[in-house]
Amino acid sequence: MNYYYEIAVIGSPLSPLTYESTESIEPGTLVTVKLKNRLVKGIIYSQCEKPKFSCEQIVEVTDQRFNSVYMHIFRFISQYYVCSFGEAAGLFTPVSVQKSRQRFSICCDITLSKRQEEAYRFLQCHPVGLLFGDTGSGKTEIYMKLLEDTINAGKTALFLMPEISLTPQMQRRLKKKFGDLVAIWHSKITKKRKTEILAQIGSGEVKILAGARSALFVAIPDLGTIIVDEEHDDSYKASNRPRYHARDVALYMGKALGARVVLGSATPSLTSYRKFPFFRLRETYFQTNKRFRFVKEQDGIGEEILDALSQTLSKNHQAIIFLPTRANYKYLTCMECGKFVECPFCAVGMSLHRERNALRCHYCNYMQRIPERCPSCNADRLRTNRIGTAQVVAELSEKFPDKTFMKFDRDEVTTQTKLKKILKAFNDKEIDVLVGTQMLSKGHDYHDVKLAVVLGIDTILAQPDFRAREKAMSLLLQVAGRSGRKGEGSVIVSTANADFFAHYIDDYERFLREELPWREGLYPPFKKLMKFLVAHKNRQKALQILERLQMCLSDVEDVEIVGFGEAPVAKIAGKYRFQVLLRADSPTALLRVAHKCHCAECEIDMDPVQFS
DNA sequence: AGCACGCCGACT
DNA sequence: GTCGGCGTGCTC
Repeated sequence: MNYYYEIAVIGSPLSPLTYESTESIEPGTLVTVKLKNRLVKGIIYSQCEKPKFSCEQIVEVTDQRFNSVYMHIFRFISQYYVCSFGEAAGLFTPVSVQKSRQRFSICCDITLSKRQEEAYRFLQCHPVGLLFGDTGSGKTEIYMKLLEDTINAGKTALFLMPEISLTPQMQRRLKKKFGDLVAIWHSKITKKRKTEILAQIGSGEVKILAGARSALFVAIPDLGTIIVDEEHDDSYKASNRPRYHARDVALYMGKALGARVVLGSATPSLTSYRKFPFFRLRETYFQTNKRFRFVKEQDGIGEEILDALSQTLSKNHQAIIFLPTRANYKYLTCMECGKFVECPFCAVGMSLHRERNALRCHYCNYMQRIPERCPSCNADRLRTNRIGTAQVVAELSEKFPDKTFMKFDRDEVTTQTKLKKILKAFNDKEIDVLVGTQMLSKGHDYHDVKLAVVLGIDTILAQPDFRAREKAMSLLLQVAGRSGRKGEGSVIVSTANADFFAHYIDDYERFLREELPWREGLYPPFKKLMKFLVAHKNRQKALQILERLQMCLSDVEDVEIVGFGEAPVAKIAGKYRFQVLLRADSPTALLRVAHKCHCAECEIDMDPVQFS
C-alpha cells in the first residue's frame, strides 16, 4: 500500500510538494526527501490522494515530530507573516521527548518585598501580564519566583531577552538559582552545545531555556511560562524573511500552548501598555536620587558636559556616555558641492574609521581609503560630520590622560567573551568611562556609575518614524537607568528639546498616556501597518515590480495606501529598494491584500518597526 | 562556431 | 532558496 503526503521543504519558499511512501506517517514528522536530486529536510504537512503526476519516494522518515499545536503555530506564522509553511517550520528546532522525563522541585528561597509580592500575585492571575517596572525596581526577583513556581508545577519555561542583554551577570544569576536546570541559548553557541541542550530538554534535565530571540523556537515540552524581558526592544523583530516579532509570536504561542506570558519592561511599548493588564512597579530597591540636566550643545562634547565629566572623574567615580553613532564620524562631507562620500553599493554615507584609516559602509561593510578630494566634484574641502563613539574616546583620552575610556558598541563588542571582558574591567574600575551606542542601555548593571551623558538623542527624535518619540524617550530612560544604581546619580542630556524630555523624564507612564491620542486613527495600537518591500539590482526591474504591485493594490477594500516610492535607504548592496506602506483597521484586511499581491520579488513586513 | 555569464522559471 | 536551461554576446 502506498501513501501520499504533501511535504513542506524546510526553509524553502515553495508550497508543499507531493511525495510517496510505503509507510503511514503522522503530520508534523520530519523527513528527508529529494528535491532536484538533492537531499533536503521536509515536514509532513498532510496526507493526500495519489496525484496525477508521478512522484518521488520519501528517502527517510526520522523519529522527530512536531505535535499538532506546533503545526497550528507554523500555520499561524506562515499566514500572519506571509511566508511558506516550510519557512515558518524552519524557524523551529524539534525536541525528542524521552519517556521518563525527570521532575525536580526547587526550594522556595526567594523573598519579595511587599510590592514585588503584589506584582507577582498580579502576574500569577493573568494569562498575559505586563510588568511595568522601573530600572532597579526588582523585576528579576519576580521573574525568578515565577520560574521557580513553574518548575515546581512540573512545567518548563522560556526566558527571552534581547541578545545583548544576555549578560554574564544575568547568566550567573540564573545559574545561581537554578543550576543545571537552566540552559543558555543564543545564536552564537556551538552546534555541539545545542545538541547537548536539546537532549537535556528532552530528558527533562533542563527546565528553563533562557536566551535571545531564537530560544523561542526550541519546541520545549510542557511549557508553562514564557517571559519576554525588555519587551519594548526592537531587536525582537526579525529583519529578514519571515519578519516575525518574537514578542508577538510568544504571545500567540503562549495562548496556543496554554502557557502564561509575562512581558517586562521599564519602558513598555505603547502597544503592550494599551493591550495588556499591567502592574506598575516603581523604584523601591535603592533610594536613588537622580538629577537630570539638559544642555544645548553643538555636535560633540561642550564645556558644560566636560565640566560635569571632570567633576565625576576627579572623585574617582565612573561615567557612561551614550551617542547613537559608531566610528569616528558618520559622514565625510564636501564643503564645495555639499555631497557626502557615498558607498558605491548603498545609498548611504560612509563612516570614517580612523584606526583602520578607512571609510566603511555600515550597510555592506565595503571599505575604502579616506579620499583627499571629493569623489563627486574633486574639490579638496572634505569635512567630517556627526561625531561617533571612536572620536569621543579619542578626544576625551587626550583631555583626561590619566583616565581610561573604552568604546562600547558593535564594532568593539563583537563576541560574548569581549562583552564579558569589558564589563568585568569596568566593574573592576580598570575602565573609568564607557562610550557606547544603544548597547550601553541594555540591562547591564554598572555598580558605580554616577554620571550618564546622553548625546545625539535629537537625531533619534527627528527620525521620520511614528515611534520616534517613543524610541527617544525610552532610550533616554534606559540610559539614565544605568546611572546611580546605588545612591546618587546624575544624567546630563544634550538636546534642543529639553521641554519634551523634561516633561516625561520621571513618569514614563505619563508619556504613554499622552502619546496615545496622537496615534488615534493613524498608527498602532489603533491601526495595523504592513509594508511591501521590493529590492532588485536592476532599478528598472524594481520599478516594474513596484508598478505591478500598485496595480494589484489599486482595487483593494478596507486598506489604505499610506505611501509608496523609494525606500528610506534607496539602495543596499547594489539592490535598488522601493516600498509601499499600507494601513488598515484589522490585520485581516491587510493579510487578504498580502496574500493576493505578494510575489517572489517582494518581501512582506507585517507590523514593521523600521521606517528609516 | 564555441564558450561564459546572467536571467528566469521550475522544483513533487 | 537553488539548480539548470537558454539566450545574449564576446572570443578564437
